[in-house]
Amino acid sequence: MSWTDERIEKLTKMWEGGATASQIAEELGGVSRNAVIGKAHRLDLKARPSPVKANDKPAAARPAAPKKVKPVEAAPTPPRAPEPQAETPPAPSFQRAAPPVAPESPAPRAAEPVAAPASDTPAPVSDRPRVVSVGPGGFLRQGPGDQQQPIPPAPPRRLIPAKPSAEIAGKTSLLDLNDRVCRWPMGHPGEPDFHFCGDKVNPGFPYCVDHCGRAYQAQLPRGARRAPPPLPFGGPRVR
DNA sequence: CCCTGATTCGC
DNA sequence: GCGAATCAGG
Repeated sequence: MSWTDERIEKLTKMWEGGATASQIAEELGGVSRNAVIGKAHRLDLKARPSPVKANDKPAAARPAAPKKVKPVEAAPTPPRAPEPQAETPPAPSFQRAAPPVAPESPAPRAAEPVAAPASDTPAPVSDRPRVVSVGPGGFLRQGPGDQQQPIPPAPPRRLIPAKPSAEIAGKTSLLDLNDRVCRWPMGHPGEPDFHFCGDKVNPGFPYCVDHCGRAYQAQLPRGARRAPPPLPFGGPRVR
């Protein structure tokens, strides 16, 4: 594979968007991660947080330099002040696990404090940061002198139990299990009506008397044992 | 071990 | 210019 214009463009976009070299290589196809990194450097695309270079100790001896000695870099890095990186917008993410779906939640209207509950007294307009414009993703750009309001702590929320599905209403659910009720499963996990027997246990056993009869079998004397008949493939479901 | 980016160097 | 091999940190 060669570096066509399109491929270079894709590489550049993804690299600047924060995708890893592996992801870019996979996306482009036909190239290795190393090829992507090499190309990115040749394009002068670097300057991204490197796990290796992030920590540059000034005088840390580098004993392992069997290859060529690289020219001494710039003078000792001055203490890194919070560089104004405000101009870099939240670049599009190319992360794999980023499903861009937000199924049911209504899109928050811009220019309105999203997390402000109705009960809270809204901050006076004069106290709010002056909104200059709405940026991508709905975040609010502020004026140069404006400072981000401290985010008010989330109000305490009352947790209410999730409503059990109708199928298991009145049945013994996993959370209802204790050592006094029979934990014989009824149905199969994942089924909507999966639950547990829930009868009073046979004391000393995890199951009720009935299900103890299913769970335990008396050891028969040697002569009386019979080989169990072969089951059809898959066997019948035992309930 | 896995991952990451950086660097080197033969091609 | 290219990219495998290697290095080095997380």
